Amino acid sequence: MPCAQCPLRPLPGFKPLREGELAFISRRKVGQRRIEPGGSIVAEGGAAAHVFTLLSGWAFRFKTMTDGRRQIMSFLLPGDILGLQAELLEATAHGVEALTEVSLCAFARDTVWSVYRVHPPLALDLTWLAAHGERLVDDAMLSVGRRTAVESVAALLVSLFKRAESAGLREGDSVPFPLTQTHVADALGLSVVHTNRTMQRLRRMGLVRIGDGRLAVGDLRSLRRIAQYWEQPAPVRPLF
Amino acid sequence: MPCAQCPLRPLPGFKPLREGELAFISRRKVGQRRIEPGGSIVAEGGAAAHVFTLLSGWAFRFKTMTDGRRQIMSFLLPGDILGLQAELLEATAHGVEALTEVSLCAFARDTVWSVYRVHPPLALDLTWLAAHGERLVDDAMLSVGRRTAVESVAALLVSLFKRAESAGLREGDSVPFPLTQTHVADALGLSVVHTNRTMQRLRRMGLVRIGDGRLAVGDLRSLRRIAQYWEQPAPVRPLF
DNA sequence: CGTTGATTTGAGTAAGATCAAGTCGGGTGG
DNA sequence: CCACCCGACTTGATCTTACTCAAATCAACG
Repeated sequence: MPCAQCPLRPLPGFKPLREGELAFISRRKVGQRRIEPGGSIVAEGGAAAHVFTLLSGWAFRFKTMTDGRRQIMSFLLPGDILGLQAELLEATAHGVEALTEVSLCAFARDTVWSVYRVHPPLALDLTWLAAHGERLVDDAMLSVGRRTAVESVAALLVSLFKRAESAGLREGDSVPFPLTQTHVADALGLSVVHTNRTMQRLRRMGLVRIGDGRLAVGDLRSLRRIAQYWEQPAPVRPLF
Repeated sequence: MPCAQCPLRPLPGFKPLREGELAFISRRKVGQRRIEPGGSIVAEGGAAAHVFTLLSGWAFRFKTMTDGRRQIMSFLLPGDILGLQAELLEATAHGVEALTEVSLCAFARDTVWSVYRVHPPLALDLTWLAAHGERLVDDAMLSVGRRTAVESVAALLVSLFKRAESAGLREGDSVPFPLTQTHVADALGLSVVHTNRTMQRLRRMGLVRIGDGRLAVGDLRSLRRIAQYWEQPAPVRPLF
């Protein structure tokens, strides 16, 4: 898939590139990788790998403890970048796993450095993406630390709905929802059982519908109120 | 305090600057701010302010919910940078508050952008700092989500001890510890009461000593084992 | 001294964990 | 076609961690 025909870039949520940047990016792209659902994209604790852009599909960043407890730090949707942290800090502190079938654009090893040298505005965009990623984690942390179970499930669903929407994944009143309840539990620091009961509660209240791998939000306003969620995503974001 | 005489830069944990960078940084520094303990450095939800480097003292990043629940996302120590997120995303999603008396180096409004244009390697360093900050939050998230109370208190104490040490704050076997138990609770998503009992437990086990605003670690190895903490901080880090 | 904020202790409670069976649905092999 | 398997989802019962409420102690400070 040549960058010039990137299906993401024309979406309203993404910022257009500047002069010469498209050519630059195209030149640095060394290939595309396809990974099956459940496959590992970056091994936990591995050495620096490539930098990737998620072209299609969903993934998540996580850490595991020796006894198997797992915490999901964030979910990755099309347009998100991955491997920046590993590249800069020379090692990964977390793993990345595919949630659905995933396509990745892989960039040459020294891409990050050459962006900084050759295309400063694009480098700033890269940092923007890093900052945006941290903001998502910050919000997730509020969920895990201070929200009750209903509140955090609500917050997660709103956040994923919004993000999926701006990645162009909304169809009708629903977006794809490839997470199992185990993923939700691991993202929110809850047990699967409690996650299940909590999601049922939201369903019975008529606030969300989940089924067939899709999520529909019945009453966004109420859901937001329950979550005390008011982060609004940036109107446009850079896409590397 | 002129940058040429910065007390942090000579510390073994910090990376030396390259040709011309010191002059550049000096030129962009527009002043220094002093803030008393408990003072607000960045208001929650405020517009983009300056970018600051923490010259001395401790601070923390946090979010509050309407009903007063608070989550501390991370603690800031000398050498840490703050305001990057706000500058890039044009608004803060969190507040920053001083824990002790704090001195900040303030930089001119468009500093970030000019770094990218004029000193690419320094820009890369800036991104390094952002990535490093996110890594800390990732680890905190593991605590809040998946560690038990003892485990997360242990992890927090080890992490702060190490960071304080590499900021040159260790004296004998102890480092400053300006947090109240309320701060610890808000960082770990626990109640103050439970935090208190948990810290007593660690004290009675002889693993830590806390008093007079200082923290001494009696048995780092055991503390680490309890925390299942094995992140090692980078050997050297950039300082803006 | 009196006030204020931090820490500590005790008692009762609740949110959420754990354990143990189910059910349901889609895929596989006989 | 059907038996069976496996993973995801559900349900019920019980238990525990950590929360809440309330009050006491303690230290710093004006």
